[in-house]
Amino acid sequence: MPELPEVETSRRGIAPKLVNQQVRDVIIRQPALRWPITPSVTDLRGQTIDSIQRRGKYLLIYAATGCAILHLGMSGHLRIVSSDTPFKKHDHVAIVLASNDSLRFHDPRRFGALLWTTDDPLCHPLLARLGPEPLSRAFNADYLWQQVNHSRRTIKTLIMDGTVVAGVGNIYAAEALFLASIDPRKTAGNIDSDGSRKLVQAIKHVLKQAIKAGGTTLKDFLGSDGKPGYFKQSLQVYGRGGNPCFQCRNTLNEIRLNQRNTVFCSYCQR
DNA sequence: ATAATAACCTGAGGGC
DNA sequence: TGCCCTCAGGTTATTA
Repeated sequence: MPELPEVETSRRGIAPKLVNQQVRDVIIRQPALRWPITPSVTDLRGQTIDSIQRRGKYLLIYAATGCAILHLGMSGHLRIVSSDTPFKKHDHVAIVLASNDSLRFHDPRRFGALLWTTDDPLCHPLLARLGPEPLSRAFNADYLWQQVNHSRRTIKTLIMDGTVVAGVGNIYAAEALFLASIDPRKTAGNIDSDGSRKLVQAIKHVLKQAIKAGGTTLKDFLGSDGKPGYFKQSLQVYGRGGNPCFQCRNTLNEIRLNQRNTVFCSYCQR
């Protein structure tokens, strides 16, 4: 479900309710996520939350003695509710605050994760190898040009590789390639420096616009306030296979690339 | 070393 | 209704 814009939307939604709040309780109802929830995440009890950061699609909840690392997987979302709100099916974790707000981690498919570390979370094995943040200056045309150089993979596969750039998933990879007029099947090594520049620009643009719209709600993504994101209306290709391209009116192609559904316009994207 | 694939789960939707 | 199949916004571990 959530790519970088949805995770950032969640971060912005929960941060005002969590930061500087004391944690009254941590309730783990279902520990069997992508990895077992680290039992010591209950160390948060009694501590004050210092800040909530994002790295790629990971949320980092910092407290004095450690940091909770949270990933929403494919189907996860976070909501802030009053702590007396009944649990729903697949509400796996609750972080209950002194304010009586409760952060609920809901994740039907359980591909998400909640880990606790007392080290620098950025050095955690899951985060240490992540590529640059797509919206940072480190992600620029020169960098991508270096990455595509000599790669035999398709360009879409490459930009979805978190070690190349963090947080670009299936929706925004497709959208960015359309904006950059690049065929997703193109071998990365055949992208020239101009293509790299356009693609970097397109990725930044589409992510920024999606964050502005509160993310993309396809079926079940909701912000922490329970409201959907509105970027779906702006999608140019994702989910539009068989429909006319908004630019040239030709029928959009739909193929499978690396076991992922991929939509593109074979006229506009070369 | 690089790249494809199998795996972790539930739920929705389509075909029969 | 229900059974079986396929597919879904992600990422690691395993295999080739």
